[in-house]
Amino acid sequence: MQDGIGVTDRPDISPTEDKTPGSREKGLNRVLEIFEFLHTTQRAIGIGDLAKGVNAPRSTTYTLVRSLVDAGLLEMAGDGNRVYFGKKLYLYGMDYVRGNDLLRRGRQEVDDLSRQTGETSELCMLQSGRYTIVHSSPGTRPFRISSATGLQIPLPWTASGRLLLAGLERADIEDMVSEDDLVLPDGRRLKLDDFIADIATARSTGYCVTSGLVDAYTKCLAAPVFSAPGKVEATMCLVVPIDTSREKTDELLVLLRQRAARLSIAA
Amino acid sequence: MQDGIGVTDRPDISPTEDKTPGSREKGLNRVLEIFEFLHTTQRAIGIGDLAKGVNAPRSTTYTLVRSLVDAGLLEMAGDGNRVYFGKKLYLYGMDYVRGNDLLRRGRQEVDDLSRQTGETSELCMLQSGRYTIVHSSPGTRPFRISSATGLQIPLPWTASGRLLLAGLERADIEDMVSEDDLVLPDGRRLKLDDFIADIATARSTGYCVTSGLVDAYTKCLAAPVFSAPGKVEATMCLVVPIDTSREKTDELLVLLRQRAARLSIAA
DNA sequence: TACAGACGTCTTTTGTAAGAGACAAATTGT
DNA sequence: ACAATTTGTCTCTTACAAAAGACGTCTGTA
Repeated sequence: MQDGIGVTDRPDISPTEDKTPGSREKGLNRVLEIFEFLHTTQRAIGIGDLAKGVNAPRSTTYTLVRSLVDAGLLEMAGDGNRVYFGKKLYLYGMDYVRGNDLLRRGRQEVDDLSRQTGETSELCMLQSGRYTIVHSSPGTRPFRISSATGLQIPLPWTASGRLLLAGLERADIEDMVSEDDLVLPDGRRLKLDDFIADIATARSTGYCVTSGLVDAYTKCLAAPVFSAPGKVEATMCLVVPIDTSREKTDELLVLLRQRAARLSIAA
Repeated sequence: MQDGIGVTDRPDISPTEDKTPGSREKGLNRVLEIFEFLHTTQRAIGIGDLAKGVNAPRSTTYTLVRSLVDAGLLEMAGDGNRVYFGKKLYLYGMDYVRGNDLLRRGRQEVDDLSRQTGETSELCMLQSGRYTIVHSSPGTRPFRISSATGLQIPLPWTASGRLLLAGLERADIEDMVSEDDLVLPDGRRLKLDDFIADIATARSTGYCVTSGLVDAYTKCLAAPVFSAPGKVEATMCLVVPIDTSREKTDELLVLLRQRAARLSIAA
């Protein structure tokens, strides 16, 4: 297994808070790291590798995994010595959906919009300082552009990111966006001031369109979903080919904004 | 603990007081209890009440909740001092679905079957010794009979329960079914031997129909989904009015068994 | 105005869980 | 065939998290 150059970048929420070497770690925190690790690897993994992956002692990992498996939060995968998320997490997740009007209705709107337009559509939210695809519906194009649910991406890379930060103070934005986040996948570097200007623009126009940011072939249209006046709780967005005509884009934008507005009303 | 016998002896879910003789509890276990509690209450709850609910010290509960909220597994509900499941759990749940062919395809089949027949349809699995509704689709009847996703019910109350236990030894079945489980909601008491006989029958016929078990108005048709020859991994079932005609029932049974079989193939 | 109760934050104590390490058994590779 | 790993379980120690409880703040209500 090539565990080379930071294949898994630390789930380190606070920057460079790596603890004193050889110190003990709270069990719960280990568990949280295990979850994050499984979430990024997206596949079942052996317990030994898991211990390495989260940088925890083997014995500790075995104990924790046993607890979690007994509780149903993790499950042993078919072949017998790998673990992955369990049914319980799915059930809790469904509880979350049930208790969350916005998400429930948002998923519906996204699915509908995707069917209506044939384009990939997504519902996005802010999650621990990053842009997160909470639900996505593929669209009907031969090439599927879409990314997976749960994927987390730096805010400056996306149109939605600009809307999600609308209404925040400059200081808050600076806190939330790291230097690395400003470097696009192709190596180009955004200027923080430009990004903040984009946010202001997005805020006043009520939508945002970006071209060729995450990759060179797509354009991203996003519209805000408000939970209260001025408070952007989520965004809906459409991912389309970068050469989509101006007219077509405008047309899609209307549909998108309609649905996003509908989501805002009762929330 | 090498005694394999009491593996599933959860310390009594009933409020009949866990009389822990003034000892400390592991943080992770507290968290697991918090999750179970939220899952059964199905709503946001104040932290103080939560502490009472899981019978944990207030100070401990505050600390744990803070950790979990920071991690995104829980969220503070709108009004500000209640907690419920968080987005992260939803994302992990979606990861589970993605990694689990059976569940992903099962949900689809259930939705389709429900649309096709107009009846309430469910996908069920064994979860820590109980029958669990993993996904359900309402149907189009004026009265909706359905129960919620994630609901857990004693095995003997259901048709699916009889199929899920097919292939197990008598001893295993006895371990899994408590005395209480044999008492139906209306007070009637099943004989364990009858239940075991039902299981054998269900196994050989390849389906199971029960009438008026959970309530007096519904009939439940269930068919097994195999993950390997002889191993029942899940069931699909239909919940219909108890006075559904013999012919109609048979017709539904055919559709149900078709879809359940289709689910079995590739799994 | 005083009271009773819930809320959220701290500080202190001590019971115990996290971790180190040793082990046999199972799985590799040569 | 024989090392070289990896796996899962077990024991023992001590660093530290869970719990108790005190505190100040808000309610509501008597």
